[in-house]
Amino acid sequence: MGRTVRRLPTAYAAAPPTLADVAERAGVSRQTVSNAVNNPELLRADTLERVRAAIRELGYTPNRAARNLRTRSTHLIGMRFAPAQEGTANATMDRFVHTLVEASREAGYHVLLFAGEDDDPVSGYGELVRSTAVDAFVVTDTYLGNPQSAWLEGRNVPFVAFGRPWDDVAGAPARPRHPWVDVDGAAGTRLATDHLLDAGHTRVAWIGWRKDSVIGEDRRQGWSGALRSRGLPTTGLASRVEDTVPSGREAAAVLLDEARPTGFVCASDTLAMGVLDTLAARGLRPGEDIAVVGFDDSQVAQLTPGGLTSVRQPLEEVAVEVVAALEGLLSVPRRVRAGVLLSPTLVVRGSSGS
Amino acid sequence: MGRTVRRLPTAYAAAPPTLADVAERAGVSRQTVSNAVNNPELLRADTLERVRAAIRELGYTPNRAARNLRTRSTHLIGMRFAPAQEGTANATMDRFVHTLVEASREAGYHVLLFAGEDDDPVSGYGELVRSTAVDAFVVTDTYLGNPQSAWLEGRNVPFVAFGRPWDDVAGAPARPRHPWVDVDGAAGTRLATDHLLDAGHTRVAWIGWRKDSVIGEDRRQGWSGALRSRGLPTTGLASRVEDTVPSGREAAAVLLDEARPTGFVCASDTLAMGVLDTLAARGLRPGEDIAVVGFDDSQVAQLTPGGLTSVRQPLEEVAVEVVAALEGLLSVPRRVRAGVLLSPTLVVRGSSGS
DNA sequence: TTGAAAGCGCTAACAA
DNA sequence: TTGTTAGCGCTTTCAA
Repeated sequence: MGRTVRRLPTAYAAAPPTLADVAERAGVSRQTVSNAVNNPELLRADTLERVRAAIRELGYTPNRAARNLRTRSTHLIGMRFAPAQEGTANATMDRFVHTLVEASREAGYHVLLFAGEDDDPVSGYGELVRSTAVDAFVVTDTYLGNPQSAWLEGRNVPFVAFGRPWDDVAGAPARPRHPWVDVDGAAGTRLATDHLLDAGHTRVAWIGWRKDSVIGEDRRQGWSGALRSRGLPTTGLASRVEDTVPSGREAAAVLLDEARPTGFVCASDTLAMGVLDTLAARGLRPGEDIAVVGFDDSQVAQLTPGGLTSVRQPLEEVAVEVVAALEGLLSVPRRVRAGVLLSPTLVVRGSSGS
Repeated sequence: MGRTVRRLPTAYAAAPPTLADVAERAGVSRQTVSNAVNNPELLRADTLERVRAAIRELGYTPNRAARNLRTRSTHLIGMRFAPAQEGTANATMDRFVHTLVEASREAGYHVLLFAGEDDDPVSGYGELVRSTAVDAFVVTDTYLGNPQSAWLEGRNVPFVAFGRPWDDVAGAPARPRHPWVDVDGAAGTRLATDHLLDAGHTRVAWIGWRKDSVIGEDRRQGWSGALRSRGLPTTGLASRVEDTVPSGREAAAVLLDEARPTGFVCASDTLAMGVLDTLAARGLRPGEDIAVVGFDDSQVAQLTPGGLTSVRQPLEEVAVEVVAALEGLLSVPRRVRAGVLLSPTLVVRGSSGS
């Protein structure tokens, strides 16, 4: 049956060759071509070579829709993409997503981005699950009581979280959990605090987020732990504010007046930029008179004059681990990896001496 | 035929209900259910209601793979995701991608991200085209002689470019072109330059990219045009360098020494940050002694002390236009939109007076 | 080692 | 207005 050139409905490119086209050309059955692609070891060497030649000549690539339908898997990873906040120094997503896409490709997956309603953290997931549009999800915006995780777990949808299941830490009964990858924020701020203490500082202040932020409290503990393990006081040296530059500015001013710190460790680069503002306003030189450390190693930290010392999250590594966990979840037999906690590093710049 | 609960191969969630399940429950044929979903106006009101009730009760969503296979379209938009350069102030992608995802959703599409080899700008596209994994592409990293556009055009693959087809501007013969959306960089730098001239500056310098950057030359023209239309000289006031902070720093120092400008317009925030460095080193106050304007309205511009005046690209609008063009391309009959050139705005901050 | 048959879930075309 | 038939391109099962 000579194949007429089929066309896509919108009359774009001619329809690509199919298994049947390759089979005809190679003089074998469709099944043999399928095996050549998926189970080449089943074919005799010369048959395989003949089929491969036909595949090459025709430029054949298996049709995804057909394959997806048959195998019930799409090799697509879903990820809800929330925008970075304007006015904060967080370009986390860009770095993470790129490596995620890269690592996914190596594992044979693509990344499907979707949006959701702002007010409903679970919106968007349901439709993708029911329409079997993706094989699994990456959940990035985890926070206390994170509803996505519970929702997905309840429906037995495979996913990996970037972020610990915080709701579990307080001694909840052990139950089968999803794999997760996270960065040890406390270790990061501890690194930052130790860096200052090693340089001779003894009064190091903390500017962090409001108490309802679990991540913020985690980071705060790195700071307080570092001070306490050297027998240094923390009283009066901590401030909890909104994650904005003005908040950081004001917190720094108050702390400077009331607690006379010689160094600041901040929960974000945004807050640290506020501290730098206050220092400038008072004629204090960052890194010389007062040391400042931020968190996230954002572009702002890299480009601000003199440079801002900052804690850098190993986002590339996180993405690689996420994909590794995903591969485990989706392989048969299924391998559920335990949680992975990665350590950040400290990038030292002018704001803390050097 | 009572339906046994099928399971996915990896033994995750039970397989979702199908058209047949809904049909059985509603007491109609599968085709009628399909029509209820895709052509509801064909059904009698009471039948429609009955089918819809069954759909609701079962939580039915059409299976994508099956639909894709049948309709030969995936409702997926492919986009190659390149990472932002570290050390430059460009967080363009984040803003653009978010709105792209959002607008795509409203149009009934999802965004599929893929990676490519660094050295081959066309890698990644081919496989997606041949496997009919996406309906169209968004091409973002356009530049002179951009090979993706030519490649895709040659294969009749629908796509929309973020970026003008620069190779065409020099009077190439008219031929069927792809839709594109771009931001008028020259208009942006003109805005910036006029802003300084209106404030009384007469010697405004330019720090831009090397001559082989078409985008850089476009932006440069905005500056030179603004000066020329007021009869002001440009000679000796322009510098073309790498897009790094140190380059901006050095260029500013040289220009300050040799041309005595009172204002700087830069092709990027990165370069502008370099200018600010030089001003600080010389005890010159940005916005008071010397005015500085950057380009991109990056986080750095927003957060740097005092603030950096910057040209802001309407990336959200770009994304919306891109999706509109895509909708046109993919609709039947096909509507090919002309190119769309959007105007940037100027965000005035402390570095230019305020 | 290769081939034939069946069917994944859906929609286009047509018939009733 | 609704139902029947066919088939999109692939892989799984089973037979040769």
